[in-house]
Amino acid sequence: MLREPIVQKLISNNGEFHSCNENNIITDSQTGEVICSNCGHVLSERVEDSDPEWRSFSDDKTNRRRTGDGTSLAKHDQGLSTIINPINKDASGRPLSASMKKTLKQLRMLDMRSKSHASVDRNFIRAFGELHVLKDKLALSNTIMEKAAYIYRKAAEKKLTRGRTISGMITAALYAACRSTETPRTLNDVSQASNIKRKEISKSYRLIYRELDLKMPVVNSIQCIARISSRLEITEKIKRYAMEILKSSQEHQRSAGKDPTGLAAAALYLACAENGEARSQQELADVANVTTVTIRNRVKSLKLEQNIEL
DNA sequence: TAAGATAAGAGGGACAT
DNA sequence: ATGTCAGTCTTATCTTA
Repeated sequence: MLREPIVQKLISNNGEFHSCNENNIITDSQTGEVICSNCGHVLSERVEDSDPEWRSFSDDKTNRRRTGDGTSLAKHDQGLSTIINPINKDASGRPLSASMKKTLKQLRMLDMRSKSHASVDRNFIRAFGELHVLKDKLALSNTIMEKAAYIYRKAAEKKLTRGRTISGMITAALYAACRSTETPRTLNDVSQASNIKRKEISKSYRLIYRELDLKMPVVNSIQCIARISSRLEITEKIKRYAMEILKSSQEHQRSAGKDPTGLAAAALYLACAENGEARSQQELADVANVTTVTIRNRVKSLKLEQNIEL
C-alpha cells in the first residue's frame, strides 16, 4: 500500500506545527509512536491501516472492494470468519438435489450457532464490545486497542479471567496496553471511562502484569520532565537544570521508590524558582497529576540532598 | 493567595508466620 | 494464605507570610 511520507503526515496530523528539528524526529519501533528525541514531544501515533483497499481489480466498477474488513485481534474471531455459501448451487452452477439442500441447511445452522456460542467466543464478544467503547471514550488509537485485545486473549488463555468480571479485566488489559506503549492514561482516567473502581482495575492489572510477564517501560523521572514542561512552556535552560537535579539525585540513590512524576515536578519547581521564573506548586501539580503536598515533600528532600538554599 | 504543616486514610510491597 | 510493618501518596483542614 502506498503511504504518504511519514513526516508530512505527522505534522499535519493535529494541525499544529511542531518546532522540533526534524532531524530529531524518530519512530519508536516498539510503540509505533513518532516522537522528538530531543524533547520527548509525541508528534503522532502511527496508525496501522487495516481498511480494505480502495482500488478496483475487476471490470465491475460498482464493487471496488476486493477484500473484506481488515483483520483485528479486537474481534472475537479476529475478523476471519467464514460462512457456508447460502446459494444452493454446486461448483458448476447446477442446483442441488433436495436431500443435499436439506443437509446443507442443517450444516449452516450448526455453523452459525457454533460461532458465537462457544463460551470463549461469547466472552470475547462482550469484552471487545466494551473495549471499543473504552477506546472511543479515552481517545485511543487502534494500535493500543489491538494491544489490549492481545493482552486480554493471553489473560483468558491463562484462565486469569476466571472469577473476575469481564469489564474489569478488559479495562485492566487496556490500561496495561497504555502503560506498555507509554500512552499517558492514568488509572483514574480508565476508571472514570469504564465506571469500574480504581482498586479493581489496579488489582487486575497487577495480576496480568505478573502472570503474563509483561515488560513495562520503566518510567524515568527525567522523561517526565519533558512531558510536564511541554504543557507549561518552560525554557530549555530550566529543563536542563531540572534534569541535572534529578541526575544527581539518582546517582545518590535518593530517588528510589518515589513517584517519578512527583519527583520531576519537584525538580522543575526548584529549577523555575532558581531561575527567576517561578511557577506555583499548584500549577506544577495540575499538569503533573500529583498533589501539592507530594511536590512539597519531594522539594524538601531534594533541597536537603542538593544543599539548595532559596 | 501561595506556601507550609499536620493528620487521617488508602493501597501496595516486603517479610514473617 | 494471612497479618504486620514501614514508607508513600492523597485528601482535608488549618496556619503563616
